[in-house]
Amino acid sequence: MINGTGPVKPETREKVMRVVEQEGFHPNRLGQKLRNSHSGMLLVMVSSIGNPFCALVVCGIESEAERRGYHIILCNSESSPQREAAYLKLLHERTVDGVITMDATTQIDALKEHIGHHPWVQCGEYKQGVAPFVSIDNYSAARAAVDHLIQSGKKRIAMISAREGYKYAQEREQGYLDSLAEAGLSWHKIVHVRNVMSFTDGASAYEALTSGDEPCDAIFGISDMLACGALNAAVKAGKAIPDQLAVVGFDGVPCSEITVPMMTTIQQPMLEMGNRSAGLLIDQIEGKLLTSHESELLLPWKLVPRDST
Amino acid sequence: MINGTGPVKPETREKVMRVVEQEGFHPNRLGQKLRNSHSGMLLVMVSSIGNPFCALVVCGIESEAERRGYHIILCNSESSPQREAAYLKLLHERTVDGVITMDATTQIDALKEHIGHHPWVQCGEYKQGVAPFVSIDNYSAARAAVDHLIQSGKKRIAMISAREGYKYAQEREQGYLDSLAEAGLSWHKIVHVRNVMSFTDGASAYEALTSGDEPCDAIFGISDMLACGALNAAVKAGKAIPDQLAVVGFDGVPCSEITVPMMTTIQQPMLEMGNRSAGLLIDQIEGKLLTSHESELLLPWKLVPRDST
DNA sequence: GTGAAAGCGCTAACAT
DNA sequence: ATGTTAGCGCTTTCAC
Repeated sequence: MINGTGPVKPETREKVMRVVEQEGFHPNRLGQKLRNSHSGMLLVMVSSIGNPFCALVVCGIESEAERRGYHIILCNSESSPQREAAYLKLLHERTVDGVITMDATTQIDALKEHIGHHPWVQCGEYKQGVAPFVSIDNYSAARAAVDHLIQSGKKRIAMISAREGYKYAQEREQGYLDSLAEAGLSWHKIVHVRNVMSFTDGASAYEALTSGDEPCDAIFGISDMLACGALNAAVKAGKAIPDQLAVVGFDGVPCSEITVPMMTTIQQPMLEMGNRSAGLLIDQIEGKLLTSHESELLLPWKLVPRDST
Repeated sequence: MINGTGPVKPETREKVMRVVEQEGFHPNRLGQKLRNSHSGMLLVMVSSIGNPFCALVVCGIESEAERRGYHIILCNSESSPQREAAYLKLLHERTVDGVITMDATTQIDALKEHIGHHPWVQCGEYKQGVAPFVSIDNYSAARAAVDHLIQSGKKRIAMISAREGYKYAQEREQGYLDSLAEAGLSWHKIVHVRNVMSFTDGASAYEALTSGDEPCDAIFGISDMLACGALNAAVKAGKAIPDQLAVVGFDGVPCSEITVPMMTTIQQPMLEMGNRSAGLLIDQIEGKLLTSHESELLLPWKLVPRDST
């Protein structure tokens, strides 16, 4: 036995010695994987790892994956359906055991088509009933952000959102509208921009929002980048922050901390979202049965009040 | 033949039909890989993908890898030698065909130990003669940054650098010192901080640099993050930028664009560094013989003058 | 020009 | 408690 009882010891020792002495033995994982039909790989699909939000979720994924003995293959889909399809083939070709999608730009149904019944976790953007997911309650987070602005006395609160109809964007817009309505504020305005990750789109949105005859006195950005862009444009224009214009962002990525003044934002638990996504996926792969209660996770977010409000 | 000549056609057609009809055939890559002893995987080792510089280089790596039919496995080493060693085992276990290291925090020699003769490209931080590398000429880039400051009339130019003795940091420090010396400026001061990716370390460095009786009138930061932190601290303190204090960063990551005023920086060609690293690695894997001229690349950088100088 | 067979390195099941 | 064998799915070689 391996724990050294019986007369086997000398031989066991000899083997161990050989291995240690030669210092040259490494099992070929390819053979192992083929035999066990288990690749030990997770596909992580993001639109671009250059997006800090994605990068931090990926950090979380990687650490949990490593803890449980898996490695991750990274796919920058660039939101291209072709690239996505190409990478998803890895599931059928048994190169990966499962996939975590974070790519908000795609149709979930199209993904489902390619993924079939392979293990899958949706992270961030999701559709209920299609596959397990890990996200936050975007609606209530948006409400908290807007309520925070309302409580500070703002009356004309605008929003910068995404042109594409992502579910998360719709939920945040709905939260925005409902909070205004509940507070009896009839003034509302949503500017839709092309690129959620662009500072300049945020700056342009600011221009659009303040050029009219009824400029807003607060902006809720659907992402920190957008909000940063708007905030900086306002600072450049000489606006007093937060008196003349208050700004709230969304995500809690590092750039929210480097504006002057520092930006209030909704902090998403990015690392934990990554951890939990990986955990859920590996559970699926390893055949653990999960209730929908265990596999449909909305993690807590946090309003981080700073100097822009 | 596959191009449809001869009497084979009907059978070929039948086969193709079957495959297409069933729509269910996907070759098992595990078998393929085992047979060909070629994993088609590249290991990409970064200290953390949360670092935007790394993330953008990884984008470049991924796109070139994909173009040439490879996939990438991501390792966040967190600069831990244990984690690095664990991931490098993938080389011996034939899970990956080669590795690109971007982790400046480690001893290159320790890496060499684990990597042995496996295909390897050093990206960013490198040691000549150990393995092919892709980087920039840090010395001349630093000189350009400091010369730019000198030309704008600054006399007391300080530098924020890394506490750890990375090669790239030493080269940039040397460039800084030589430019000052050549301009006949005897005043010099280098503050060494712990974390090159930290805004707050940049801010603290600013405090240290301006609290004395001889405050500096310009700062050269070894990274954009550090320079951002210093710039923002200066703005908060009410300094006139660039008249009272000019700032130059290094890297050209997005955060350099969102300061107010926008920050002058040295732009590294991150995407291309990634592309070339992947290309070099795949060439090695595929047995292409390269001269040192082809495999030791110092790519062009660019000084991007903006409003902080 | 097509089909059968061997073997990549591993592990599970079997026989000793 | 050890040794042997078969087969994971593929490709390359060899015989037809």
